[in-house]
Amino acid sequence: MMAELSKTWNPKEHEQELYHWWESQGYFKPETQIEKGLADKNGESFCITMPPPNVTGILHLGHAMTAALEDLMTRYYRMRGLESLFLPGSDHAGIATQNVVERKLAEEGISRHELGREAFIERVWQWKEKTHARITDQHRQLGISCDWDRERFTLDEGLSHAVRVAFHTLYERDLIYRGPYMVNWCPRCESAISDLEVEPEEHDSHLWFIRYPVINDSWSGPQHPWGSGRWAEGATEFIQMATTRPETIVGDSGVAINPEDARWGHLAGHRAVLPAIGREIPIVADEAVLPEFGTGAVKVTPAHDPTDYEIGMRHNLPQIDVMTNTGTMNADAGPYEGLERYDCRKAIVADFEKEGLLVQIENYHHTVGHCQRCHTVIEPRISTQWFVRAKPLAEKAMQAVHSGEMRIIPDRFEKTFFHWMENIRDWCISRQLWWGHRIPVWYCQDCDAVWSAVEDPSTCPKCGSAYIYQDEDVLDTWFSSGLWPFSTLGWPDKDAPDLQRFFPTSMRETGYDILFFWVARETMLSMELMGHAPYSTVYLHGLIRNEYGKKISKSMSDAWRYDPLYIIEEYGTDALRYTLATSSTPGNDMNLDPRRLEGARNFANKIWQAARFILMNIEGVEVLPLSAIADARLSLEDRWILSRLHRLTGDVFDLMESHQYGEVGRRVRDFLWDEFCDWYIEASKVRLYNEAADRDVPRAVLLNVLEQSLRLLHPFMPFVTEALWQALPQSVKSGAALIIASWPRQASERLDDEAETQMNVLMELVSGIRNVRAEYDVQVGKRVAATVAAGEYQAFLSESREVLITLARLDAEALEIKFETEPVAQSASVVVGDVVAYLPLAGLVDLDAERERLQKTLDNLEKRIQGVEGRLNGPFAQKAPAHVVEKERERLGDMQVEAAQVREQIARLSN
RNA sequence: GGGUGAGUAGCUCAGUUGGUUAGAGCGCACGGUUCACAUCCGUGAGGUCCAGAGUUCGAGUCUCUGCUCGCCCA
Repeated sequence: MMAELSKTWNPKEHEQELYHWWESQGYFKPETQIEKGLADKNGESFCITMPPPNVTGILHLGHAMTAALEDLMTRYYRMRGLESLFLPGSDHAGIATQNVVERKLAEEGISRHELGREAFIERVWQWKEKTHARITDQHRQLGISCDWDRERFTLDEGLSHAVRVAFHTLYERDLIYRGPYMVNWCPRCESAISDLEVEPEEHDSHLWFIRYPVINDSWSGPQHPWGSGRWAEGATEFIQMATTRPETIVGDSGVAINPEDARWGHLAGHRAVLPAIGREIPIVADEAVLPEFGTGAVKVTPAHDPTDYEIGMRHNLPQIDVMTNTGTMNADAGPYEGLERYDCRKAIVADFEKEGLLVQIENYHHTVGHCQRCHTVIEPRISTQWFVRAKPLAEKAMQAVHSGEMRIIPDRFEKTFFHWMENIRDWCISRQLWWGHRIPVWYCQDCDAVWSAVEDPSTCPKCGSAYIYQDEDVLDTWFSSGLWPFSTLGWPDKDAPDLQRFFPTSMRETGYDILFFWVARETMLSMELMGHAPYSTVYLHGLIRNEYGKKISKSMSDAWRYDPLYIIEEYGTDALRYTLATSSTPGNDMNLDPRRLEGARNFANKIWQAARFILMNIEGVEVLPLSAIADARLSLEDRWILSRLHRLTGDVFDLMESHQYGEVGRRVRDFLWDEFCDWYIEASKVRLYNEAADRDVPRAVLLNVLEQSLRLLHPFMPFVTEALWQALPQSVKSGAALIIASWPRQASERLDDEAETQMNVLMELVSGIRNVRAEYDVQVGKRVAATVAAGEYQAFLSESREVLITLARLDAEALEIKFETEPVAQSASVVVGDVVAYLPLAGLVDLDAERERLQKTLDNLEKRIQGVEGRLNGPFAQKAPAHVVEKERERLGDMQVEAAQVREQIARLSN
């Protein structure tokens, strides 16, 4: 695909091109895997249905996180040879989308009512087309390998049908019912919303202490009109209470006191007169009243407060709704009719004051529910709505987790899940909106029939009348997204091939913030309708904040810095994805730090450079596959890097299987940068630049290690890895693309403890020499002489002589590697275990400084030796497991050998 | 009020059956421009792992208490 690699990795040059190529080759489709024999049609499969983003707006970093992790998993399982499907889609987001379009209309001065239902919906579809295209484009930029041919939208024909079947089934099972209950009403959306869509928020407000006159022998009721200032004239007894919502006074149908309360107990059974309205209301005793709140007596407004609703039910109090759908006072509010609810509050308070019924006002801090979508204060209100009976569904959902059929990661969220399920309340699913799935329920005008149907009926099934009409309301969006894992696969067609093949799906990956909204509902509906959990694993990621831990919101002045597209533009998709995948642990929030993005971008370029180096060094050369090279030809560093690679491969497998993706990303990076680039590539230059050397070997090893590393890194950085893989000679890889290459397996015969031990000695020696050079300010380019007393390592160090020379910048003419040697005068020394390297730095070595340097090393060593000795002489030796004790003994031995060497060096300098 | 997460280097974060020298990146200090890479290379400094108590031969890791910050539920 590519002739020559550019000087640096330039994401923009490759990303979209590669993406289109992958897609055009069908690599995102499970069918392609089967066709190419890369997966077994009857073997294990992997399926993840994308959490459908709202078509309201644009993708943010949370979506990018979701996309990065889901694509990471998909690419991994695809490479592992599981038939893999990543199914994309989007969500109509009823209230949110309708709100956006209504706001647009408002700019033109039109309301949706003026436009009419049909025309309005048409407008929303137009909006949807636009935002959907933008979201899709963003997902493509993120590089996700989902099967676009299987893309779904919650309002699709198929999914709408699924919604109808689901509703009808639950209705027939008596799991859906309709009735007048207390709901959360948003006066701006003019719709009921569910409990979950209410966001509590703290407010500074007031507690108004008011009093109602009580009817007794000396006062039978008001004689003067409300507002005259004489309304309560003559009253001798009052019941005093506190309220946070004076505007609901007009809806009161009782006053309640705690039966134990000494202050008011005598009034139980009496009647008070409701100010403003003049209604006589009973004073009732109810356990629900808290004696310590306010005055111990409370007004009861059954139609506008959940607690009052309960009290009202117990005492048969009338439910008087005093507001309209938009939150203005209705005719039942008497003199306040037509006032907006907060204007009404002011007016009532003023009137109470005038009538001498306002006792006092206290400051009061409390929480008030707000509409999640438009932030309007919620009005609790009795309203006839459709509900899902949640308890029986929750039982099954909990069973799914208890039985192990479904697992939540991190597992602490299982507790949260259970807690919510155990305390679940019925789910209000009807919305007074136009954008959404119309409730599939019909009413007959000629009889009392109410029925649900999957197909639109034309007559009443009970009386045959043609005068029937469908429910005006639509369903909560989450009702349709709750069917997502199976509706997208073809349900309710039980024979749909995708449903057969991929359900139950493998994974639900999403933010923990929608565990209840979505995961819980998916689980409930799936257990009920499918008889299975929708997926076997739920993986929850945390929320993304900025580097200071602040929640990123559109209103932040630098919000643009956290726009995924800006980040992609600035750092590249791979850098963004790598950063998201490696900067946090599951379920924990992430402070996204631009410095990490920078580091990831640099990492992508580092791999690019390494590959460039390798390709430059094999130009025009037929590179042998590693399998064609006899083990005997491998040098120490070859055996070492291969051992490290295969150790990594094994660890990565274990980590991937236990969903520790972040750790995998970091480990692969450490291997590539710190081991492969910093040591192996540098060491390989010895042979590569020597025409007499066996150059086939480093070439083969370099390519082999690079190729396998690219495969390991692909799920994290799909673009740079594919771009480089394409540039590798075909002889070292199999297949046409990295995205469908096979996942690396650990070859245990490559694990080589001896090579790792020896290489560690070599590396420590090199580091030690470099350290001495730096300490003595030896010019970087200057080659220095060295004499090494290598002891048992003489043989291998001699074999690695050239590597040592190159990495430590030694003078080839003046390097001696002996078994043992007399100390070299006027030299600095580097001690690694039993090995000593003498560096006769003519004129540079300051004996005092050298002594000091070595003494520091010795002090440190001795401290550690003392520690280990103390341990070995204590109860540790008896109580700790044998292999741990053995390891400590070995360590002690090693340190003692090294300490002895250092002491000898110090003694030498003191002579 | 109940639940839960976090507190590790100046900053952002890793550290998964408890194993003894606690790591990375960035930043900082010093040195480096021929031969993959300054989006880089080499060397170095920097930590009472929030505090206290406990369990243990051994605690950043387990238990309890407290402190600070955050989130969820009511």
